[in-house]
Amino acid sequence: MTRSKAYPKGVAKRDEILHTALDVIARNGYSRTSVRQLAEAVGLTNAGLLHYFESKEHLFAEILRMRDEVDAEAQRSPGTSSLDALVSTARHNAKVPGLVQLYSRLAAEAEDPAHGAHEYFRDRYANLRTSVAASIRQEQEAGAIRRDADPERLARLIIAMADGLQTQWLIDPSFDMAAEISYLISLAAVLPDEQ
Amino acid sequence: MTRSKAYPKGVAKRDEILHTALDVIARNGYSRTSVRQLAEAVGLTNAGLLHYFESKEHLFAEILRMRDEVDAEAQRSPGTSSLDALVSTARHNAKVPGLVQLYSRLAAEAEDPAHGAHEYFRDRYANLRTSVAASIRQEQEAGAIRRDADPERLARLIIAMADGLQTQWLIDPSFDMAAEISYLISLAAVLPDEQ
DNA sequence: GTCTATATGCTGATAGAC
DNA sequence: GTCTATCAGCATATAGAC
Repeated sequence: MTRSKAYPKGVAKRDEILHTALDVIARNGYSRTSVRQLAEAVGLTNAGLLHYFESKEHLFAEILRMRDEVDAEAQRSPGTSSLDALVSTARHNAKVPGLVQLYSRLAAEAEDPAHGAHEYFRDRYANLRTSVAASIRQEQEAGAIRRDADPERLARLIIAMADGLQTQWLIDPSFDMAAEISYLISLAAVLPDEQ
Repeated sequence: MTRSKAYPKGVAKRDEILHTALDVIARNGYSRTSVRQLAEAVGLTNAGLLHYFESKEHLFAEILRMRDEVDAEAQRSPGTSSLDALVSTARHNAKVPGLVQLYSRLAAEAEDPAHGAHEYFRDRYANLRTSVAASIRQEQEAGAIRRDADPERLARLIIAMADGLQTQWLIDPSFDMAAEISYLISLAAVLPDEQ
């Protein structure tokens, strides 16, 4: 509550902007969210808002970075592998379509190397792949996942699938993302009995 | 060459616009391609070009529809299943990054129900899923794919994965899309010997 | 450091003349 | 079928007030 050196006005405002921006996107959709709207929602002019961020693109990447941290926090509890995390994240995401849309749209825009979020996504994919691959290796040692699967390759495939499912779900939300991811993992499991 | 009733000027011009548009996107990237540029490339003003299409969004969807038809044609040859088609399409796509970018970016934008290409993608996903599921069923009967896998669900997962791989590849083209899809299909195959 | 005001040059789209 | 003219909206940049 009281302002300290560790939490100066600038950081608080930045944080407020990020949270408000996510709210506005969730309400109005990514396509219909301009910097001016975000600025207005937080009581600033557009130039005032962009004082806190390098660009609109960087602002959006910061929202996702914030989300990543919250998610990582939630999964630091013992006994959750990255694979379980993918399923529970998918389950949670189904309740926040605005956030899913932000992620999906920004990832696509960031395909352009000149986009402000390009590096964020490049690094995010690399780190996520390492983390998921490590979990796969663990599960293999525990005998839960077939040992003939290449952890790194399988990790990339699972991450790609999670992303692709989000796109399909946003275009036609007639299925359960978490259930489908969970189904894939069950297919990667050691078969009880090969018929 | 000679203009006939079956190939009037309007259709020819439309076709020219679609092909030129794809060229320009491939050269300049999706982000940096405006209607005005496309119009100029084909010798029209932007208003003149938009006379042929409902909107920019519809124009782009038409390019992809054209691509779908070409691809479908190429795979009508005997002995190619939808699964083989996915792999060979991925192999071909790696040579036309501009087209991959168009597909990936437009799919993301079309998540908005108000987007001009929303219905195109909704229908495309549904049709593709049906087609891939049928191929999976065939392979299962032939004993090439595990019989315990649900064709419809697996089809959705494979399509999602192909899309997600395209995003990852456009952000960091340091892997072989076709090889990864092929690898997934091999994992779905009946195991020679469960260890 | 924080912010307003203002300006530039894009964008897709439309109305109506020819 | 194609044009000109025009529009509202956009992200972004800069100068400078406080």
